[in-house]
Amino acid sequence: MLAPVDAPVDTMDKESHLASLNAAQRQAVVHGIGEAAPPPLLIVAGAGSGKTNTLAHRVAHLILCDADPGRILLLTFSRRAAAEMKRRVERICASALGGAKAGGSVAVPWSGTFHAIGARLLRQHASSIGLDPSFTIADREDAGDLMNMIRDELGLSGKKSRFPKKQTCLAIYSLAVNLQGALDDVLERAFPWCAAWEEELKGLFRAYVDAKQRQNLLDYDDLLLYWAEMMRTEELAARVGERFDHVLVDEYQDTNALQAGILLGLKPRGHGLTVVGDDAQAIYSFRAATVRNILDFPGLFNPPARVVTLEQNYRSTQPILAASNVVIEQAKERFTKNLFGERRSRQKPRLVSVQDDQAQASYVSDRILAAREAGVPLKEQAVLFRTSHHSGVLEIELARRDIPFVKFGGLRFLEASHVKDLICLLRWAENPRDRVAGFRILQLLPGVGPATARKALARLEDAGFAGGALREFEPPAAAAEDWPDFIRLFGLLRDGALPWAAQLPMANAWYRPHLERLYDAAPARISDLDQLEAIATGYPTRQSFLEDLTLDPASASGQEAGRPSLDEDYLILSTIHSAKGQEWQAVYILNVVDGCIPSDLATGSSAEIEEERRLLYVAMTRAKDELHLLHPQRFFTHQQRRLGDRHVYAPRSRFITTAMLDRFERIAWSPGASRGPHGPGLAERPPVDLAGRLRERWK
DNA sequence: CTGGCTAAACTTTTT
DNA sequence: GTTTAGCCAG
Repeated sequence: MLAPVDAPVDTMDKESHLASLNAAQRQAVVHGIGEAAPPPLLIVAGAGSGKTNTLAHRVAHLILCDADPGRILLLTFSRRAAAEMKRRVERICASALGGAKAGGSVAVPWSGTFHAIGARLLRQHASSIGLDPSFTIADREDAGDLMNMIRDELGLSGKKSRFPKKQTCLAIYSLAVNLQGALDDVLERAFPWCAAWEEELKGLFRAYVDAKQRQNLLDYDDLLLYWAEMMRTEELAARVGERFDHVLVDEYQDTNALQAGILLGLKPRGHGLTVVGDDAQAIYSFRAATVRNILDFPGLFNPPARVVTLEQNYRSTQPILAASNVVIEQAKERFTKNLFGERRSRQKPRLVSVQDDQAQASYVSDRILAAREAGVPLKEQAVLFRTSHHSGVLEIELARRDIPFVKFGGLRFLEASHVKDLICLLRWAENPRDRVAGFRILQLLPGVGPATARKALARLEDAGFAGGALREFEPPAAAAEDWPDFIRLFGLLRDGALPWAAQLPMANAWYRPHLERLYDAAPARISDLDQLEAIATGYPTRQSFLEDLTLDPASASGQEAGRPSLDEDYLILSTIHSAKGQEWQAVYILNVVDGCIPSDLATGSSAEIEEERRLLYVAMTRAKDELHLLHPQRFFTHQQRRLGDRHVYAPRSRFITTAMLDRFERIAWSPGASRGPHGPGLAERPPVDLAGRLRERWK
């Protein structure tokens, strides 16, 4: 039995779907069924141990045992994970019911990320908590812009030139909120160089919170914060808690104190609560996630939570598992046991030493094509890296060889400024109090700068946000020509006369000349906007479109290789963070080099280094059959112009120690060499790569 | 007040 | 390679 996880279930028997599970999985699935007041459940699930499958089975089993799907709350880490879970639950239920219930497709309506569910609950309960239900949601960039506006207004920007920048201010604020900690602690811990500004920051944050509330605007953190506050009110907590019989949380190791508080508010006694996670895969402490959540979970309740541990790995071959295990064994603190698996293979993971970036790209491209020839589709192959820009050279190489790919992580579609412009236009129409959106839109008009924009916004506010207020505003002469057109468009978007389906095309038409004036590379940007239009057709209302786009931004950004259509085969490029929970037949990890993994920005404290180690572990355990760790011996830095571009010699990542090398097949590879990666490897020095050097001269 | 310019600083991971 | 603060002419 290689993968009982995927065994088809095909009978009418209600229990038959359990047959495909191992003992521990089954225990987790059936826990508490039929008990009057079962204790909460913690599933500690190692990488590849069938965690998603187990959780899906549990949900399906609950439903098959007559739980009301509408009263199940399923909190996942990403929308992608939610969709996957939903698909599996449907499949398990459908096959268990043997199609007896005609068309009885089972849906779990309350499933999504903490943030998305938070937004939904807040809208529903808005009136009881003094919130206007038409609030709009600011993404990180908007929040930064707002922070910046306030920083200007408080006169903090002009002062001494060292005041923290907007994204830093926001990061400090966000960490303080999510840690539920005092500002001075947060500063001391994570931003020591800003400690001198504590008082100013406090004032800034006070004004920031105030501004958000006046503008009917929530940022990401607010979605959790308001929800958590709501749960602190006994009556509201009871009301929200009562509507769910079961609350299940995936990836619990990556939740923070605020989220733990929400859960406890929903289910103070823990009845109906299930959390799943793996402390060895905790990689989100920069978002204030704390592994304490999962470790302390059992003891929060009386009687304590039942703990089920899943240790059998169904994903990776034995040698891949062995190598991953030695990496995580070096961790300072560990709480789960080693994974074991039964998938035999003689192929060790490969540790490939190459000259540089370019050789790395060549090697990976070669191997990808070879694997595809051998029958592994591109979709079953993934290239993983620590930071988004690490894949730059590879992306060029892939485009050159016509290998289609989709990239996850890094700059998102939504963050491209032209996309942002249109989104803000819609958001401003949705919520005229949203100054960040208005401030941005007004400045698109020629002749309108910050000062005019401020004046116009003030006028709008004075008029109580009435529709006609902007029409009466007299813009400076330079803007006079473009003003009426804008007013007409904004009026149409605002007053509801224009159906949603017509809004984006019209906004697009208005925006087009401004785009061409403001940005170069207009054609590529226009195609992005066309795509935005296509995405919008899938949504019934403007509000749902805006909310979805903000909370689950389309991850792939338009690159020169183009966006392959969905039925095509394409390679996956992903940051390691975005690869969480995924698996592929072949995995290539780029830049397994000190300075990249661990990132040299994250070597301050031992806790940070430990997290980087877990990151490498997460990356390695994504692989089913084939794993390649790439080690370029030197790479370019172009960090400071003062020093100019230069080569840096890159040592192998400290997480792959010399003692571990026997777990890997070591290969030295260079593009020109006749000896392929299957050749008699272990050459200590690769042949001199003249061609590469010549190319490099002109980089 | 806007918008074009220069000089300088910064550059993780994501909801 | 990008963003931001600061300067200056119109």
